[in-house]
Amino acid sequence: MAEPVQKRARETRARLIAAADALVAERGFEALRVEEVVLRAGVAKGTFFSHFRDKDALMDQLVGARINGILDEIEAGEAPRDVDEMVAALVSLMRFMTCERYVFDLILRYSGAAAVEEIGPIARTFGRQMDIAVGWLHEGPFRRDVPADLLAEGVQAFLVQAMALHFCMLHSDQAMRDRLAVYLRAWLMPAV
Amino acid sequence: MAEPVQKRARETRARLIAAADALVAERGFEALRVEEVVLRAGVAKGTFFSHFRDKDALMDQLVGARINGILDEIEAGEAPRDVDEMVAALVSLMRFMTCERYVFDLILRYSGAAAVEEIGPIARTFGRQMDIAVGWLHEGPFRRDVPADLLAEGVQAFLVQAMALHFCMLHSDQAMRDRLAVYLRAWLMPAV
DNA sequence: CCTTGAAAGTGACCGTGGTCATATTGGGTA
DNA sequence: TACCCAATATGACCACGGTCACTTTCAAGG
Repeated sequence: MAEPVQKRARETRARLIAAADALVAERGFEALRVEEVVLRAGVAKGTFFSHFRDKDALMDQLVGARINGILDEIEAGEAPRDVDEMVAALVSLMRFMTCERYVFDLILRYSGAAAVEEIGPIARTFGRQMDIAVGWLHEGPFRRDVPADLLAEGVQAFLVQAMALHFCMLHSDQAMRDRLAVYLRAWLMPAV
Repeated sequence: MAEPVQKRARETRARLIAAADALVAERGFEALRVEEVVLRAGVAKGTFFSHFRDKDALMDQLVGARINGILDEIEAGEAPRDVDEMVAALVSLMRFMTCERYVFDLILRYSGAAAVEEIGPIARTFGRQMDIAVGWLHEGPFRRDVPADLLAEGVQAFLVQAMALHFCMLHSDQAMRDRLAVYLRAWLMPAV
């Protein structure tokens, strides 16, 4: 489960991930079957489970890697200077996280150290999100009556809320964007 | 699936729910097995699935009923006049929703019309929550620069956030309470 | 009553995730 | 080179949710 020691095992693990990646590209996350992964990777089913605790653990890797890619891009851009820019910066993240209902549920389930004892890739991306947001909040023209990391937690909460609602009603990207903008304006720039 | 028409079917459905309730009382939600439910109810497996779309649909009923019971009590109490009272009013709700990781995940999955086309019991309880919160926010000494229903959505978002974090770290009821209090103070009474 | 069609119920069967006793392989040691 | 044991791999097997072609029961109309 922990990074294997022998070369053979590292290669097997890499083959499993490559096979899974290809299958996801073809048919999406939800349709992924362990049986197909091992078939394509050319290993037995038991081997899969000596590399990953369960199917979700593989998903954690795959999805975590994608989110990290998106966060890389977000970090490469410059810090948003108002709510609209912040929303714009977060759109790509929201889009991926809501690409499939299955993916969104998985992310929620793994966003905390929650279900797993050792913190996984997805949970780590939530830590990264926090750090990035804290940086933004220090620089920009946002409320200061409350610590930046509390504000960042709120941004995360509203991000989740906006995505969750996205699945309920008629969902367009624009609607999700607008909803997040309303939330963040009220959260980050109260005008009491 | 919709309320059955013949008496026999209504009784069967009631027996299934009663059996499930008993099993949940004995061993919790996560440990519930469809096979055991039908065994105890004295019906065949197929019968279960002609009464409930799937196992989760039954869970939706059971959990929704519990939440409604809690909301009844909350509504019976009087409206909180500050953040601390509001948190206190919400504690019982949070406690049930976090009684099992499985339950929390289920609730998140069903909190929107999300996975199901017709809106279910759990989703309806979220509507009720909103209504109750809006009532509170109109009466109490909370910020007015933003509509009450937006504030209520925020309360819900922070409620979820507090519960989610509850599963990550060392979780005591007190910690969850305190976290929610911090969120709601910043959300409902900004001092810019 | 009897007939008849729809509602309700049945259980053998299937798909898929996950386990485990056993076999194979790799690299360190004598 | 021969030996050994830990790491790795195997696949038959199990658990459990869910399906479906078929049977049984109900009640309305003749």
